[in-house]
Amino acid sequence: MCTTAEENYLKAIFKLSYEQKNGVTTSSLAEHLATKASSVTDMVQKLADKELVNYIKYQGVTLTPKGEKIAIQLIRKHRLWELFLFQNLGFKWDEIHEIAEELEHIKSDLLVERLDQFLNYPLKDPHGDPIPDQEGNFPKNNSIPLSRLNTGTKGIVVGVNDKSSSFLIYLVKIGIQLGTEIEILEWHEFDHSVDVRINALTLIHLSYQSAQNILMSEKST
Amino acid sequence: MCTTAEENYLKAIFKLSYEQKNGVTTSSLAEHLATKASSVTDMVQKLADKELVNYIKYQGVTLTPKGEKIAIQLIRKHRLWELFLFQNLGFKWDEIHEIAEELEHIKSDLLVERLDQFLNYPLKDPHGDPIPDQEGNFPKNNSIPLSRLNTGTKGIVVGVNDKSSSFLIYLVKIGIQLGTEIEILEWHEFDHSVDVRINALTLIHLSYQSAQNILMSEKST
DNA sequence: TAATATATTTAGACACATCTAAATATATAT
DNA sequence: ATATATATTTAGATGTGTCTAAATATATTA
Repeated sequence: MCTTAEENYLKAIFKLSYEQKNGVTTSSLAEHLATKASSVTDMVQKLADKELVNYIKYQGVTLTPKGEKIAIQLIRKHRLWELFLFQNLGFKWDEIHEIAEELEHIKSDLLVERLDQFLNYPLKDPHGDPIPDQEGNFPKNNSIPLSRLNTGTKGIVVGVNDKSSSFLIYLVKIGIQLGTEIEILEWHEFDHSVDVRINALTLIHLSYQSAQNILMSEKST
Repeated sequence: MCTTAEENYLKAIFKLSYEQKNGVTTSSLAEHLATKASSVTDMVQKLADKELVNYIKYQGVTLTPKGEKIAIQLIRKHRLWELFLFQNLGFKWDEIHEIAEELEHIKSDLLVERLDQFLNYPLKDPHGDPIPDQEGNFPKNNSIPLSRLNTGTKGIVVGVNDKSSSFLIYLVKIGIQLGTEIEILEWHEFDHSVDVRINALTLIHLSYQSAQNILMSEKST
């Protein structure tokens, strides 16, 4: 059984594994978890003792199958709770992450399965992220960032990469949510920004950074 | 803000206050929390520093208004989550307490209010216990223990005093749940046990201890 | 009331998770 | 390749919540 702190480390290692393919560094973990490198070293050694991570001094960590399983279950719980908060309790897009960070640590396998059933075995959370099943398999995610759509194409917003409140609040403010239709009007060479039409109506201008963080359905017209 | 351990102490003090009117003793708290008297002394001193309890050495503790408010909010959260688990996720009577013990520590006032709304502002939890409102007021509880019903009267089961799994499992086994109708047939002088009829059908025999722990609606016929 | 039993508190220790500061290893630049 | 900069680890300390053992206070009994 893991403590909340241990679980948070496993989740962080899982997430950073995608950005830094060959082993997650101590300093990147420290930054991600808003803690000090020395604390990370301590914890990582403890996780290695428990055989949840592979750790070689000065060379970073990777998850063992055992550690990865726990990390994926945490992501599953997090995303199921997020959906519950959004769909059933009427929370806003930018309010759900923080509460789900706490709820994901509740220890009951039965609870997760019942919640999954209650939500009707959803495939995606309110940010468009795939929800792994009981065995830890992720449903295929066929979305692409808006920044890779060509001029003239249309698509539906199915998720975001950046889940920070500030970005989500910005999106809501300019009228973009899950399900919003966006048409690419014109790319600007000099800063890769783009003009788009929202829901066949409003014209707005998006920075390249925004465009990279908005995920669109692949089957665009 | 309180830690989980501190919250559990406040809740325990609140509960024991009803049994021991003039101050909760160190040893009773230690027993209730399955810990040692010395640990209780430590924690109680810390809670006194935070002005959540009144504490006089060797004389026990009482809650301050501030401490009581937190305790009641915890009970509110616990009972709302129990109802959610029972009603919406299909958990059994005896499975909900343990999970709610974890859920009650999730820190979000908005979450509690949204859950309350989602459950349609319920007055009682699945054990028949009253759910305090946002201000901490308990709805009136007009139930009495089965042990105080007279021969010939009928009543509806509206709750239990003992919420242990073993008792709840026993009740389900003999056919008693929330809403069950029970008719008092005959009291036995020598051990205060009682013969009853369940749902106008099954005859069973209840010990005095069981009778004390089953709560009935007052308006019996 | 004095002697004994019980309850409570204090003192000192430990595991957890964190920190700062110092030591050591790896990476980079001249 | 050597010097310097950066990353990482170790050592030692802190706060939380717990424990055991010893000291002290309260309650009970003769």
